[in-house]
Amino acid sequence: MSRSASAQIERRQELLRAAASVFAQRGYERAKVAEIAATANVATGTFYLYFPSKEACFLDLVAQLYEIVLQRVTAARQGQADVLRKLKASITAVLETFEDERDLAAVVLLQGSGSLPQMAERLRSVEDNLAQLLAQDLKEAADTGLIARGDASLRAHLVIGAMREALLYRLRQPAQDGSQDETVRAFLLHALG
Amino acid sequence: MSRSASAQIERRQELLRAAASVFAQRGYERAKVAEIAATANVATGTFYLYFPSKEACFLDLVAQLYEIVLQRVTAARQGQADVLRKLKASITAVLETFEDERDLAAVVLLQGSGSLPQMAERLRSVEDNLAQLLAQDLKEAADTGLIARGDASLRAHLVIGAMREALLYRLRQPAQDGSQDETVRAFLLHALG
Amino acid sequence: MSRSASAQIERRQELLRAAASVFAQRGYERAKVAEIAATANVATGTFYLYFPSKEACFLDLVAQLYEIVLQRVTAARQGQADVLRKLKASITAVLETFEDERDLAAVVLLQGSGSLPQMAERLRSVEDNLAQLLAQDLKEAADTGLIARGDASLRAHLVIGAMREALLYRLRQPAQDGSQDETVRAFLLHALG
Amino acid sequence: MSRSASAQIERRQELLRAAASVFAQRGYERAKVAEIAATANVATGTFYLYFPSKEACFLDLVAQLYEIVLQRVTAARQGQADVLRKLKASITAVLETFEDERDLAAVVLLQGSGSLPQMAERLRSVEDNLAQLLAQDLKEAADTGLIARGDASLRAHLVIGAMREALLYRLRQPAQDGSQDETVRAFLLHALG
DNA sequence: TATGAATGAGAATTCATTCAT
DNA sequence: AATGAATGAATTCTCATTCAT
Repeated sequence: MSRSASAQIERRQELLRAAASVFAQRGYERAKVAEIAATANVATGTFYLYFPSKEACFLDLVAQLYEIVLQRVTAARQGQADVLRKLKASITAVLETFEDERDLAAVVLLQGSGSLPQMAERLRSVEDNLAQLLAQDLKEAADTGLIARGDASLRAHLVIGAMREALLYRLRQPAQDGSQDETVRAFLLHALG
Repeated sequence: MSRSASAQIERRQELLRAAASVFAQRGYERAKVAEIAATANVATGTFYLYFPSKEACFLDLVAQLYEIVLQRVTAARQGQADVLRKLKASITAVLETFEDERDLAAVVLLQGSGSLPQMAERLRSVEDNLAQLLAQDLKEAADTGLIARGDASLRAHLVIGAMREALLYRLRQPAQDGSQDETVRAFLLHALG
Repeated sequence: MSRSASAQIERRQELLRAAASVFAQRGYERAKVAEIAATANVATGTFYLYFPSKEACFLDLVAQLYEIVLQRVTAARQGQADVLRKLKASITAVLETFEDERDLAAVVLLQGSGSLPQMAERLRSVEDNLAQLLAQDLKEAADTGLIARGDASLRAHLVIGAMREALLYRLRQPAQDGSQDETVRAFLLHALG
Repeated sequence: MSRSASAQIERRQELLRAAASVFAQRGYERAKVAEIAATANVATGTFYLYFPSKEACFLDLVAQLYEIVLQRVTAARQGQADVLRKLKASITAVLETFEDERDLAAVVLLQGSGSLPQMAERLRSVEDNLAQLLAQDLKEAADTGLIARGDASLRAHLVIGAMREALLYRLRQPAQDGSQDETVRAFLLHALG
């Protein structure tokens, strides 16, 4: 008799959680499938009922973060009156999302590009998506004279890079209040002139 | 008669070059010692005449970049009249150094923290060194009222993060003129208020 | 469902048997794990499910012989009325045990001290244990005037050495009846005066 | 210009001494040619000017001990009036020779049979030679009624085994006076009845 | 002759993946 | 669906031996 579909999904999530934790700690190559399975309290073979390979699981993890981030950024922008507020909201949403998803964030920020070529590609696409969103804002803001003119795409990436570093800076220090966010936001908004 | 000491050193450099190239392309774990050796046109065993292990070779590479960067930054700051110029000079020096050492940069920026725990540590120490240098400048500049006040260490890291991203942004695009540097410098100096 | 525990144990024994055979034929260093595994009809990796290393397996083998010998010697001495009979029983037990465990004996007698430093140590401790047992008998027998006086420990070792040689002498000749045992026993008992 | 022949021979001896020392300490497999060469204060390649291979060097070592032992035993027997004295003289000669050639003895006694198949063969032949010498004495002595009758060859080997053990017993203890020799001789002569 | 850097075959060990139960 | 023992390809590192100098 088959388990209910929801039980299936739950176990998959459990494995993803376990994978995020193990990948975050050990890095992609040094993470063993057996350990992920053990962390999820299932047998090694069970892992392969839910993922075709270790690599696919890893890639799924990023896809997950991808969705969460874009979704939360999009939601945060809804109902923001002007571009500047949208920009601020976007930045805050990214910072908060990574704060909420520490393991996932560690995987993406630390292992990120170094692991698999495909991973690097996918990460880049997440970043590019985000960058495009920001770039549009920047362009619009620049057009309105709100911020200085300049290569929008590059500047969007610089914003992301600074955020990335802010997140890593935090990751290194055990859980923390968000008191630094203000500094980061100020830094970034100034940066854009 | 033994080969001259300089020939020895030359071969070591050759191997380091090869290693940088292979590590940059494949990442630490997927880089095979055999491939590094082949790239340097020597037999596998020869690699071990110059490095005790693959890991040591990798770590050496970072140490090398570390030295180059700090040395060039230090040199660039010499003879700069005021803090702001020192800040600018530092930023430019970092950007240029990484531009000149593409493979090394790729290893450090891409594989970086994800590879070995020791590597992560070492990288962090390079970054922290650089950050401290910057943080001092920021503090001084803030004291003089040249830039806005704020958490100097965090802001130094944000600067580094943005630079890092700028470098990655570049790394993705085949060799390029330095025309973006101005954008980056402007971004960063504005960011600091 | 996992294989029964007994099947596990059985396979371990199988591997130990294979290891004894291969070590006996080739010696520790020239014995390849792949060959041991093949001899046991399993894949190379399987070996490592049962032993952490080739060395550990080798050491296990000696521990095994150690237990068997001491156990059989102890059992043989039970119920022997006087010291002389105990002495005789001990000697016979050792000779028989090695006869029954030819491969194990070959490993211990031939590779013995030459293989691993740890192995040499362990072997020595087995020998010393045995020697102490004999030495006590010798002392007692000497005190009772049954045998000549003299350095008990050294003489115990001489007994062992002679037995060892007897075993090797036999090992060189394909399986044999125990007709030589009488000669050996006589030799040893005379030797002690 | 070629060195004098005697210089050649001297260097060969130097290498053999070094080899004996290294083999004695490390065992055949773990002894590195480079270390032997270094111990003899020559370059690695030089080793191969004097020996075709590591194995050949090892085998030479045994041949050397072989010659020394047989020569000294033969010499010691010269001028001994009767069989019993010859027997005693032989035993003493063996014990003394090994005492004088500690490294060589360690190689032969410890690594002995376990190292190379050829080594085992050669060792056996040394032992057999010695055993034959002893066996003849034993036979003669038995015929004369001086000692008990019995399988001469086996008993000769038992004598050798006991001597072997005596030597090992000694080897384990840092240099020692020959005070134990008396015990050993007494043991052996008694053993033969 | 002597040197010692270079070679490359060889072996132990790991671990993603499979599959019989 | 779940299990976990078994598999064997893959990779690092070692070291006897060679050979250009």
